Amino acid sequence: MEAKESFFEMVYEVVRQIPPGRATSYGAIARFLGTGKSSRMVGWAMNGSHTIGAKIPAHRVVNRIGVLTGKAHFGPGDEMKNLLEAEGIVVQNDQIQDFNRVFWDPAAELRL
DNA sequence: ACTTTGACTATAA
DNA sequence: GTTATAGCCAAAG
Repeated sequence: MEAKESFFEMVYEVVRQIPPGRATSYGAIARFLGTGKSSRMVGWAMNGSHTIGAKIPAHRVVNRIGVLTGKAHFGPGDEMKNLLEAEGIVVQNDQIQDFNRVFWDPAAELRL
């Protein structure tokens, strides 16, 4: 059906598949998409996530160490942290604790 | 078409 | 643990 649309939409789709209580990293998504090193593009796609009008759980996407790098893009407050904690993820000092435990690898648990 | 950017990652010191 | 630097790639200006 859909031929590959923009790189953005691929990211959106993967992020949308992230189950609650889990989180993944930009690099993991990038590698899953085959881009591998374009981890920055994943974040960039997220930046456009609000432009498409779709609900993207971008709060479940953090950097490789579990730090809420993009929390500033969610809102003036710590909305990202709030959302993660609401899903049972322990966040402290804008960083996910036990990130290894909540880490969700699309290439390992999600298979297309 | 060129330049700048950016919610990253890896390696080195 | 940190800071610094390089690589990386696609979209926006």
